[in-house]
Amino acid sequence: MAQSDTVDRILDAAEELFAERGFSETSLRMITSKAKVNLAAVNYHFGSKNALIQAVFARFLTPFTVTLDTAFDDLEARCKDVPPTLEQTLWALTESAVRMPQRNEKGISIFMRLLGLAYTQSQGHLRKFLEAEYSNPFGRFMKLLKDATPDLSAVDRYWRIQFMLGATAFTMSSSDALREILENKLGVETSVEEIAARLVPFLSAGLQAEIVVLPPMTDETFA
Amino acid sequence: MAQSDTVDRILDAAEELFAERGFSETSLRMITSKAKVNLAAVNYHFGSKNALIQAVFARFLTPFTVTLDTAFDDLEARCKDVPPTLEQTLWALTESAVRMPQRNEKGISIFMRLLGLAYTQSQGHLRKFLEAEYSNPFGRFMKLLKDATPDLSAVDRYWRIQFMLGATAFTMSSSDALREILENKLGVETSVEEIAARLVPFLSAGLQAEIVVLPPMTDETFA
DNA sequence: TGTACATCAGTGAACGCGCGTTCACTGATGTAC
DNA sequence: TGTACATCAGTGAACGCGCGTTCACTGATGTAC
Repeated sequence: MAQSDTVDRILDAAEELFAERGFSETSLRMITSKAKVNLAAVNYHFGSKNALIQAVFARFLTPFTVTLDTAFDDLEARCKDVPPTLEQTLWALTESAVRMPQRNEKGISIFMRLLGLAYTQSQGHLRKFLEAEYSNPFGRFMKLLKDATPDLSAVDRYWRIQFMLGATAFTMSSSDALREILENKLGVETSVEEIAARLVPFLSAGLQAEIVVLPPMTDETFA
Repeated sequence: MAQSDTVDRILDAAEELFAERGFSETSLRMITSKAKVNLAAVNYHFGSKNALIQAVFARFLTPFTVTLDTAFDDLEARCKDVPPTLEQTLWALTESAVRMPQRNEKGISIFMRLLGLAYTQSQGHLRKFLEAEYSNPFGRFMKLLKDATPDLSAVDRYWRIQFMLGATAFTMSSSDALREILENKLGVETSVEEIAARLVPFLSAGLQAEIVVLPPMTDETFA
């Protein structure tokens, strides 16, 4: 066994099981037996289960944010002076996600599913870790979105960005199941790239939807 | 103590804790101590923790689907012959959610957060339960969406509905946190009704976005 | 070149703990005769 | 009206189990002299 290929085996198994079942629902015993590694090795190499969770995220988020940063550099270099459009920004993001070096063919959907779980499962330590480590590229993305939607008020933009994140994380986090349903129902196969390609126009249209004056919801809404 | 107000106390506590922390992360001991009730009472009244989870869902989903069914009846009665528009259908849905008789002021956000968790956390028993009990009103909603978007292909509609569900469930499931962030950052307070009012145009625009021919993602995408 | 020691990846077994569930039991209320 | 029994909500304590973590240990490799 080469030097600490154990570490990678643990990360591979943990990544897959976390994506499949969530964090609390995955025990160290499941991980170590899938990785064919001693139970104590997790605490030996990572220190704790929480630190393992963070390491799983770091392993794919760090290269992703590097790729993303370059993509944003390219984008801004090409669009001298004028801010990149919303579509261009979203494409740069999905491009980076899709093209990122993958460990296996399930790479992207695991990646997205983990992000969805991070957002959804109340793992306080994880939220703090992600904020501490990755607030920069996230902030840059937000800045680009802001410049691409100058007509939106800050509040409207805030909510619409949440809607976007929701649609993306949620869909991708159950993309395997959704693809399977679609194949059974309509006999159509779908790649993650195609989902992304369908998602971008949806998000873009939503983000740029006409602003409705609030509050629209009264007894007379349907009158 | 009136006859089996214990049952309601358990349901109240469970609902709140599940919404706050998720299912696996909430123990029966937390629930019973919050409800000021004996630990064994959960298994006495419900039989198991899983059955309690289902009972929590049934308590708000059953009245909701009744309200929703009526709302759809009204809508179809008002739109004789022509199918209701997408906006009308979405409004009927959010109306029903917002107007549903609430046990307390946190009613809707708990409701939405639980729905988000149900979708996200891999609770096989819960998915089966929801499919068995509530497939009818869900199917009716789908039918209305279909009639309101006749130009979409089945595949496009399928994915866009997933995006909608994602944006909704995801946002609502963390709506408390998101509202708090917004208040700290911009000093703006937001009600669940306002979130819904912002969500509808976003979803509606996304669902009706122009169809893009696939596959659009090549090396030349940015050229 | 040989010996003593240090370092480090990995191991096997056990630790204490909180979990969901079970079970024998209580005590109040209703019912039959 | 009184007694015997049934029903039922609720209880207290314990059950076995799987969990994350710890600890003393092994055995291979590198380093100093």
